[in-house]
Amino acid sequence: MATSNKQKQGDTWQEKYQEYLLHNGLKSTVQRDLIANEFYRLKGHITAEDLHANIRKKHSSIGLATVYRTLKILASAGIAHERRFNDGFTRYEFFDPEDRHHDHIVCISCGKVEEFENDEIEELQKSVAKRYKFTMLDHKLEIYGRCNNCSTKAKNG
Amino acid sequence: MATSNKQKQGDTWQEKYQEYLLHNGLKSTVQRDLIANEFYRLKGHITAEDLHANIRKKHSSIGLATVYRTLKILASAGIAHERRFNDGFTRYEFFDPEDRHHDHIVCISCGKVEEFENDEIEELQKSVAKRYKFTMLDHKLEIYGRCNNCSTKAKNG
DNA sequence: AAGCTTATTGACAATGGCTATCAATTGAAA
DNA sequence: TTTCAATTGATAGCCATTGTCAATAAGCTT
Repeated sequence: MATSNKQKQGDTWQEKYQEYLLHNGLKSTVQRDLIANEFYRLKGHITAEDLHANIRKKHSSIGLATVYRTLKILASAGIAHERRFNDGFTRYEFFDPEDRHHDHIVCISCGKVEEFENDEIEELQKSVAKRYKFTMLDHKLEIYGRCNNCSTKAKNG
Repeated sequence: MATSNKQKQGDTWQEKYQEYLLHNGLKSTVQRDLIANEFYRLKGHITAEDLHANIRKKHSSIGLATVYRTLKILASAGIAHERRFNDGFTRYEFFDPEDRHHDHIVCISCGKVEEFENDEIEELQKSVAKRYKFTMLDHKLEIYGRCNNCSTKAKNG
């Protein structure tokens, strides 16, 4: 095929998705594609159940198991990242390779999740891994607390 | 009771434990005390099931539910800390108030967990919380990777 | 376009860590 | 020792997630 050599703008998540299916003997199906698209549309920190509920509004026949399965595929393809905070649910987050790594700050009161980036922390983690002779593959930093809104409420309520 | 005024060396985990029971209308029982002691003896990052298995060797009648219940109490009393890595188990870690806060570096291959401390990271986290106007209550930093042993094996095996 | 092979789907059963329930037992205050 | 709430072990239940399976759909090949 005569595709462009340029990669920078070229590899959208859709391409990554199609490529992953191809290279793994998987098929593109209407359900799969629909779920992937809806996941992309909704983005941040969604649970399988929430995504399923959302899709059900328009496509009432799609099963929960298929949503779970598709999210797993998207995670394997590097399109979604699995996140487990402390509420018993696995959440999926759209991963944009253009974005830098980010961590999370979670409100234990209202559940709000904010993202933040901090290069210094990243660097310090690398040096810790080196000190312990670990090959670092992933890391997770979560700050738990109460957001401005909820701590104000707690004081006045 | 004529106990010392000094606190520094005074409050062992046993005292903390007894005090917690007292202040919460809970009773000291042979099972409870046994589980607490065994937990203290084994220390690091144990699951309820592992602890139960260990205790069963000597005291075969103690039930799993009681181990779960006791670990919850120890956590509420501030004697144990709950940790959830990514293997689906809740692990409990003995908490020594003399110790500084530490984080974890986990080998995804053999499951080894090492602890580390890093004040710079701690400080950076505080500043992040401040920037987002969060009241920081807790935080969790985990580095996932392969330990020296396992990455060597991977290369040669 | 039809046939063929294999992946996929939705419904639902099963899993597994953990918690609730309950009748019997125990701790400790009176 | 009586009394009564707390506790225990066994086990049923919970719930997010995964496995099973017969029916169906994708994507070749001809």
